[in-house]
Amino acid sequence: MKLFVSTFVNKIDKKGRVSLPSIFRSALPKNHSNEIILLKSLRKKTIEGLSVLRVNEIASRINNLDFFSDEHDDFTTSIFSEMVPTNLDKEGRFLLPENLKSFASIKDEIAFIGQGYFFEIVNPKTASELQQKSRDRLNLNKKTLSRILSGRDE
Amino acid sequence: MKLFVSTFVNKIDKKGRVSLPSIFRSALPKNHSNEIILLKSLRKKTIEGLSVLRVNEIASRINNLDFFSDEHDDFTTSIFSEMVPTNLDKEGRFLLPENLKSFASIKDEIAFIGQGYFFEIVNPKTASELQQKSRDRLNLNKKTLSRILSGRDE
DNA sequence: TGTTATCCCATTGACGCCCATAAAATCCCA
DNA sequence: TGGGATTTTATGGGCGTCAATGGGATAACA
Repeated sequence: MKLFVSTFVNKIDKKGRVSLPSIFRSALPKNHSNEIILLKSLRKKTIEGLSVLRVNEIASRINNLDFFSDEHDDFTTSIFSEMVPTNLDKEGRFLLPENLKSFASIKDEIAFIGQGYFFEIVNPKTASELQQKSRDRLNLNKKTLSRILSGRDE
Repeated sequence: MKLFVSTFVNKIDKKGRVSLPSIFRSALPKNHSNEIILLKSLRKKTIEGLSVLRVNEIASRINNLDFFSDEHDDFTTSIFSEMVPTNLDKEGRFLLPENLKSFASIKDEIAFIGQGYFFEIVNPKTASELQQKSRDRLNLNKKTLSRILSGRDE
Protein backbone atom coordinates (compact mmCIF):
# COMPACT_ATOMS: atom_id res chain seq x y z
CA MET A 1 0.00 0.00 0.00
CA LYS A 2 1.40 3.35 -1.00
CA LEU A 3 0.04 4.99 2.13
CA PHE A 4 1.54 5.53 5.52
CA VAL A 5 -0.78 3.65 7.84
CA SER A 6 -0.67 2.32 11.36
CA THR A 7 1.37 3.44 14.35
CA PHE A 8 4.75 2.21 15.56
CA VAL A 9 7.02 2.98 18.47
CA ASN A 10 10.77 2.54 17.96
CA LYS A 11 13.86 3.23 20.02
CA ILE A 12 16.52 5.84 19.44
CA ASP A 13 19.96 4.28 19.96
CA LYS A 14 23.07 5.86 21.51
CA LYS A 15 24.13 7.24 18.18
CA GLY A 16 20.76 8.90 17.69
CA ARG A 17 19.53 6.52 15.03
CA VAL A 18 15.93 5.29 14.64
CA SER A 19 14.50 2.71 12.30
CA LEU A 20 11.80 3.97 10.00
CA PRO A 21 9.16 1.24 10.26
CA SER A 22 9.49 -1.26 7.48
CA ILE A 23 6.06 -0.69 5.98
CA PHE A 24 6.72 3.06 5.89
CA ARG A 25 9.90 2.35 3.99
CA SER A 26 7.95 0.35 1.48
CA ALA A 27 5.52 3.26 1.06
CA LEU A 28 8.34 5.49 -0.20
CA PRO A 29 8.64 6.03 -3.97
CA LYS A 30 11.00 3.48 -5.57
CA ASN A 31 13.26 6.09 -7.06
CA HIS A 32 13.73 7.83 -3.70
CA SER A 33 13.33 4.87 -1.42
CA ASN A 34 15.86 5.95 1.16
CA GLU A 35 15.11 9.62 1.44
CA ILE A 36 12.61 11.34 3.71
CA ILE A 37 12.04 15.00 4.52
CA LEU A 38 11.41 16.15 8.07
CA LEU A 39 9.44 19.28 8.83
CA LYS A 40 8.14 20.89 11.98
CA SER A 41 4.36 20.86 11.86
CA LEU A 42 2.83 24.30 11.43
CA ARG A 43 -0.03 23.53 13.76
CA LYS A 44 1.21 21.13 16.37
CA LYS A 45 4.34 20.29 18.30
CA THR A 46 4.98 17.36 16.06
CA ILE A 47 7.32 16.55 13.20
CA GLU A 48 6.00 15.65 9.80
CA GLY A 49 7.71 13.02 7.70
CA LEU A 50 7.33 13.36 3.95
CA SER A 51 8.43 11.47 0.89
CA VAL A 52 10.14 13.30 -1.95
CA LEU A 53 6.96 12.79 -3.94
CA ARG A 54 4.90 14.56 -1.34
CA VAL A 55 7.32 17.47 -1.18
CA ASN A 56 7.04 17.92 -4.91
CA GLU A 57 3.27 18.03 -4.65
CA ILE A 58 3.47 20.66 -1.95
CA ALA A 59 5.90 22.64 -4.06
CA SER A 60 3.58 22.68 -7.02
CA ARG A 61 0.68 23.78 -4.86
CA ILE A 62 2.69 26.66 -3.52
CA ASN A 63 3.75 27.44 -7.05
CA ASN A 64 0.12 28.00 -7.93
CA LEU A 65 -0.17 30.75 -5.37
CA ASP A 66 0.32 34.34 -6.49
CA PHE A 67 4.05 34.78 -6.60
CA PHE A 68 3.97 38.30 -5.10
CA SER A 69 1.56 37.56 -2.28
CA ASP A 70 2.54 37.54 1.36
CA GLU A 71 1.03 34.09 1.52
CA HIS A 72 3.52 32.86 -1.03
CA ASP A 73 6.41 34.26 0.98
CA ASP A 74 5.10 32.81 4.19
CA PHE A 75 4.79 29.38 2.71
CA THR A 76 8.17 29.34 1.11
CA THR A 77 9.76 30.55 4.31
CA SER A 78 7.85 28.39 6.77
CA ILE A 79 7.96 25.28 4.73
CA PHE A 80 10.92 25.14 2.39
CA SER A 81 13.39 26.78 4.68
CA GLU A 82 12.52 24.45 7.50
CA MET A 83 12.67 21.20 5.59
CA VAL A 84 15.31 18.73 6.70
CA PRO A 85 16.18 16.21 3.98
CA THR A 86 17.37 12.99 5.52
CA ASN A 87 18.84 9.75 4.23
CA LEU A 88 18.15 6.30 5.54
CA ASP A 89 21.16 4.04 6.11
CA LYS A 90 21.39 0.50 4.75
CA GLU A 91 19.30 -0.78 7.65
CA GLY A 92 16.56 1.78 7.14
CA ARG A 93 17.55 4.09 9.99
CA PHE A 94 17.91 7.84 10.06
CA LEU A 95 19.11 10.57 12.42
CA LEU A 96 16.66 12.89 14.09
CA PRO A 97 18.32 16.29 14.62
CA GLU A 98 18.42 17.66 18.17
CA ASN A 99 16.29 20.72 17.47
CA LEU A 100 13.51 18.58 16.07
CA LYS A 101 13.69 16.18 18.99
CA SER A 102 13.27 18.98 21.48
CA PHE A 103 10.55 20.62 19.40
CA ALA A 104 8.49 17.44 19.72
CA SER A 105 9.67 16.54 23.24
CA ILE A 106 11.23 13.33 22.06
CA LYS A 107 13.81 11.56 24.19
CA ASP A 108 14.67 7.94 23.52
CA GLU A 109 11.50 6.53 22.08
CA ILE A 110 9.59 7.81 19.13
CA ALA A 111 6.16 7.11 17.72
CA PHE A 112 5.47 7.06 13.99
CA ILE A 113 1.87 7.90 13.22
CA GLY A 114 0.63 7.10 9.74
CA GLN A 115 -1.46 9.86 8.20
CA GLY A 116 -1.96 8.46 4.73
CA TYR A 117 0.09 10.68 2.48
CA PHE A 118 2.62 11.55 5.19
CA PHE A 119 3.45 10.53 8.72
CA GLU A 120 3.87 12.25 12.05
CA ILE A 121 6.71 11.82 14.49
CA VAL A 122 5.99 12.44 18.17
CA ASN A 123 6.76 10.98 21.54
CA PRO A 124 4.74 7.88 22.36
CA LYS A 125 2.62 9.44 25.08
CA THR A 126 1.56 12.29 22.83
CA ALA A 127 0.71 9.77 20.13
CA SER A 128 -1.99 8.02 22.11
CA GLU A 129 -3.34 11.34 23.36
CA LEU A 130 -3.65 12.64 19.81
CA GLN A 131 -5.41 9.48 18.72
CA GLN A 132 -7.84 9.53 21.61
CA LYS A 133 -8.71 13.19 21.09
CA SER A 134 -9.34 12.69 17.40
CA ARG A 135 -11.72 9.84 18.09
CA ASP A 136 -13.56 11.83 20.70
CA ARG A 137 -14.05 14.78 18.36
CA LEU A 138 -15.30 12.56 15.55
CA ASN A 139 -17.83 10.94 17.83
CA LEU A 140 -19.24 14.35 18.61
CA ASN A 141 -19.89 14.76 14.94
CA LYS A 142 -21.72 11.59 14.05
CA LYS A 143 -23.23 12.86 10.84
CA THR A 144 -19.91 13.33 9.13
CA LEU A 145 -18.61 10.15 10.61
CA SER A 146 -21.25 7.95 9.14
CA ARG A 147 -21.13 9.76 5.83
CA ILE A 148 -17.46 8.94 5.45
CA LEU A 149 -17.57 5.43 6.78
CA SER A 150 -20.77 4.23 5.24
CA GLY A 151 -20.21 5.68 1.83
CA ARG A 152 -23.41 7.61 1.54
CA ASP A 153 -22.33 10.68 -0.24
CA GLU A 154 -24.45 12.93 1.76
CA MET B 1 -20.00 -13.82 -3.52
CA LYS B 2 -18.08 -10.60 -3.16
CA LEU B 3 -19.77 -9.88 0.15
CA PHE B 4 -18.93 -10.84 3.69
CA VAL B 5 -21.92 -12.79 4.91
CA SER B 6 -22.73 -15.20 7.72
CA THR B 7 -21.08 -15.65 11.09
CA PHE B 8 -18.23 -17.92 12.14
CA VAL B 9 -16.38 -18.67 15.32
CA ASN B 10 -12.72 -19.72 15.09
CA LYS B 11 -9.94 -20.41 17.57
CA ILE B 12 -6.82 -18.40 18.22
CA ASP B 13 -3.82 -20.73 18.46
CA LYS B 14 -0.75 -20.46 20.71
CA LYS B 15 1.02 -18.26 18.23
CA GLY B 16 -1.93 -15.90 18.10
CA ARG B 17 -3.08 -16.96 14.65
CA VAL B 18 -6.71 -17.22 13.49
CA SER B 19 -8.13 -18.51 10.26
CA LEU B 20 -10.15 -16.03 8.31
CA PRO B 21 -13.25 -18.03 7.33
CA SER B 22 -12.88 -19.47 3.89
CA ILE B 23 -15.83 -17.70 2.32
CA PHE B 24 -14.53 -14.38 3.66
CA ARG B 25 -11.22 -15.12 1.98
CA SER B 26 -12.99 -15.67 -1.28
CA ALA B 27 -14.74 -12.32 -0.88
CA LEU B 28 -11.40 -10.50 -0.97
CA PRO B 29 -10.36 -8.82 -4.24
CA LYS B 30 -8.23 -11.17 -6.37
CA ASN B 31 -5.30 -8.78 -6.58
CA HIS B 32 -5.15 -8.41 -2.80
CA SER B 33 -6.46 -11.78 -1.81
CA ASN B 34 -4.29 -12.23 1.23
CA GLU B 35 -4.41 -8.79 2.75
CA ILE B 36 -6.93 -7.44 5.20
CA ILE B 37 -6.95 -4.25 7.23
CA LEU B 38 -8.02 -4.22 10.84
CA LEU B 39 -9.46 -1.12 12.45
CA LYS B 40 -10.96 -0.40 15.82
CA SER B 41 -14.56 0.55 15.28
CA LEU B 42 -15.20 4.22 15.91
CA ARG B 43 -18.55 3.49 17.48
CA LYS B 44 -18.33 0.16 19.24
CA LYS B 45 -15.84 -1.98 21.08
CA THR B 46 -15.38 -4.15 18.03
CA ILE B 47 -12.81 -4.52 15.31
CA GLU B 48 -13.66 -3.99 11.69
CA GLY B 49 -12.08 -6.07 8.97
CA LEU B 50 -11.71 -4.40 5.60
CA SER B 51 -10.40 -5.34 2.20
CA VAL B 52 -7.84 -3.15 0.47
CA LEU B 53 -10.59 -2.13 -1.91
CA ARG B 54 -12.72 -0.85 0.93
CA VAL B 55 -9.81 1.05 2.43
CA ASN B 56 -9.15 2.80 -0.84
CA GLU B 57 -12.75 3.93 -0.96
CA ILE B 58 -12.52 5.34 2.53
CA ALA B 59 -9.22 7.01 1.68
CA SER B 60 -10.71 8.75 -1.31
CA ARG B 61 -13.64 10.01 0.74
CA ILE B 62 -11.26 11.45 3.29
CA ASN B 63 -9.34 12.96 0.44
CA ASN B 64 -12.44 14.89 -0.58
CA LEU B 65 -12.61 16.67 2.74
CA ASP B 66 -11.13 20.12 3.04
CA PHE B 67 -7.45 19.50 3.28
CA PHE B 68 -6.83 22.10 5.95
CA SER B 69 -9.81 21.34 8.14
CA ASP B 70 -9.55 19.89 11.62
CA GLU B 71 -12.02 17.29 10.51
CA HIS B 72 -9.56 16.09 7.90
CA ASP B 73 -6.89 15.71 10.56
CA ASP B 74 -9.21 13.84 12.84
CA PHE B 75 -10.04 11.37 10.14
CA THR B 76 -6.49 10.76 9.04
CA THR B 77 -5.48 10.23 12.64
CA SER B 78 -8.43 8.07 13.65
CA ILE B 79 -8.42 5.99 10.55
CA PHE B 80 -5.00 5.90 8.84
CA SER B 81 -2.98 5.87 12.03
CA GLU B 82 -5.07 3.15 13.57
CA MET B 83 -5.26 0.87 10.58
CA VAL B 84 -3.45 -2.40 10.94
CA PRO B 85 -2.62 -3.92 7.55
CA THR B 86 -2.33 -7.64 7.95
CA ASN B 87 -1.26 -10.46 5.67
CA LEU B 88 -2.83 -13.86 5.61
CA ASP B 89 -0.41 -16.78 5.60
CA LYS B 90 -0.62 -19.54 3.03
CA GLU B 91 -3.30 -21.23 5.11
CA GLY B 92 -5.43 -18.11 5.31
CA ARG B 93 -4.56 -17.16 8.89
CA PHE B 94 -3.58 -13.81 10.34
CA LEU B 95 -2.35 -12.35 13.61
CA LEU B 96 -4.59 -10.28 15.80
CA PRO B 97 -2.44 -7.75 17.70
CA GLU B 98 -2.71 -7.66 21.48
CA ASN B 99 -4.07 -4.14 21.70
CA LEU B 100 -6.92 -5.02 19.35
CA LYS B 101 -7.69 -8.18 21.26
CA SER B 102 -8.04 -6.31 24.50
CA PHE B 103 -10.01 -3.51 22.84
CA ALA B 104 -12.63 -6.05 21.82
CA SER B 105 -12.27 -8.29 24.90
CA ILE B 106 -11.14 -11.22 22.82
CA LYS B 107 -9.29 -14.11 24.42
CA ASP B 108 -8.95 -17.41 22.59
CA GLU B 109 -12.02 -17.54 20.40
CA ILE B 110 -13.18 -15.00 17.91
CA ALA B 111 -16.39 -14.44 16.02
CA PHE B 112 -16.46 -13.12 12.46
CA ILE B 113 -19.68 -11.33 11.64
CA GLY B 114 -20.38 -10.61 8.01
CA GLN B 115 -21.51 -7.05 7.35
CA GLY B 116 -21.63 -7.05 3.59
CA TYR B 117 -18.82 -4.77 2.51
CA PHE B 118 -16.77 -5.44 5.63
CA PHE B 119 -16.86 -7.75 8.61
CA GLU B 120 -16.75 -7.37 12.34
CA ILE B 121 -14.47 -9.18 14.75
CA VAL B 122 -15.69 -9.64 18.30
CA ASN B 123 -15.73 -12.24 21.02
CA PRO B 124 -18.36 -14.94 20.51
CA LYS B 125 -20.59 -13.86 23.37
CA THR B 126 -20.73 -10.29 22.12
CA ALA B 127 -21.56 -11.61 18.67
CA SER B 128 -24.85 -13.16 19.66
CA GLU B 129 -25.76 -10.16 21.76
CA LEU B 130 -25.14 -7.81 18.87
CA GLN B 131 -27.17 -9.95 16.52
CA GLN B 132 -30.09 -10.11 18.93
CA LYS B 133 -30.05 -6.35 19.48
CA SER B 134 -30.01 -5.67 15.76
CA ARG B 135 -33.00 -7.89 15.22
CA ASP B 136 -34.89 -6.26 18.06
CA ARG B 137 -34.25 -2.80 16.66
CA LEU B 138 -35.38 -3.83 13.19
CA ASN B 139 -38.60 -5.30 14.54
CA LEU B 140 -39.35 -2.03 16.24
CA ASN B 141 -39.01 -0.38 12.90
CA LYS B 142 -40.84 -2.60 10.46
CA LYS B 143 -41.67 0.22 8.11
CA THR B 144 -38.04 0.82 7.30
CA LEU B 145 -37.42 -2.86 7.01
CA SER B 146 -40.03 -3.43 4.38
CA ARG B 147 -38.94 -0.34 2.49
CA ILE B 148 -35.40 -1.66 2.30
CA LEU B 149 -36.33 -5.18 1.39
CA SER B 150 -38.87 -4.26 -1.23
CA GLY B 151 -36.48 -1.90 -2.91
CA ARG B 152 -38.77 1.07 -2.81
CA ASP B 153 -36.53 4.00 -2.38
CA GLU B 154 -38.73 5.84 -0.02
C1' DT C 1 42.06 15.83 13.80
C1' DG C 2 38.11 15.54 16.45
C1' DT C 3 33.28 14.96 15.39
C1' DT C 4 29.62 13.15 12.96
C1' DA C 5 27.68 10.09 9.61
C1' DT C 6 27.65 5.70 7.14
C1' DC C 7 29.01 0.94 6.50
C1' DC C 8 29.25 -3.65 7.96
C1' DC C 9 28.39 -7.42 10.84
C1' DA C 10 26.00 -9.67 14.86
C1' DT C 11 21.98 -10.72 17.82
C1' DT C 12 17.29 -11.48 18.98
C1' DG C 13 12.63 -12.06 18.54
C1' DA C 14 8.67 -11.91 15.64
C1' DC C 15 6.57 -13.40 11.66
C1' DG C 16 5.89 -16.05 7.32
C1' DC C 17 6.64 -20.40 4.96
C1' DC C 18 6.24 -25.19 4.85
C1' DC C 19 4.45 -29.58 6.06
C1' DA C 20 1.17 -32.50 8.70
C1' DT C 21 -3.45 -34.04 10.46
C1' DA C 22 -8.22 -34.31 11.68
C1' DA C 23 -12.69 -32.82 10.90
C1' DA C 24 -15.96 -31.05 7.78
C1' DA C 25 -17.79 -30.20 3.36
C1' DT C 26 -18.30 -31.64 -1.31
C1' DC C 27 -18.29 -34.78 -4.98
C1' DC C 28 -19.74 -38.72 -7.41
C1' DC C 29 -21.69 -42.77 -8.90
C1' DA C 30 -24.40 -46.93 -8.30
C1' DT D 1 -30.47 -40.40 -3.11
C1' DG D 2 -27.29 -42.68 0.06
C1' DG D 3 -22.80 -43.31 1.48
C1' DG D 4 -18.09 -43.92 0.51
C1' DA D 5 -14.24 -41.29 -1.80
C1' DT D 6 -12.03 -36.94 -2.43
C1' DT D 7 -11.16 -32.21 -1.46
C1' DT D 8 -11.16 -28.29 1.47
C1' DT D 9 -10.83 -26.12 5.87
C1' DA D 10 -9.30 -25.29 10.42
C1' DT D 11 -5.63 -26.12 13.30
C1' DG D 12 -0.81 -27.44 15.08
C1' DG D 13 4.09 -26.99 15.09
C1' DG D 14 9.16 -26.77 13.15
C1' DC D 15 12.12 -23.73 10.94
C1' DG D 16 14.07 -20.04 8.07
C1' DT D 17 13.90 -15.12 7.12
C1' DC D 18 13.54 -10.43 8.05
C1' DA D 19 12.96 -6.29 10.98
C1' DA D 20 14.67 -3.75 14.84
C1' DT D 21 18.55 -2.94 17.49
C1' DG D 22 23.50 -2.76 19.02
C1' DG D 23 28.24 -1.68 18.32
C1' DG D 24 32.94 -1.61 16.12
C1' DA D 25 35.28 0.24 12.17
C1' DT D 26 35.69 3.22 8.35
C1' DA D 27 34.72 7.36 5.79
C1' DA D 28 33.22 12.22 5.32
C1' DC D 29 33.56 16.64 6.94
C1' DA D 30 34.46 20.98 9.18
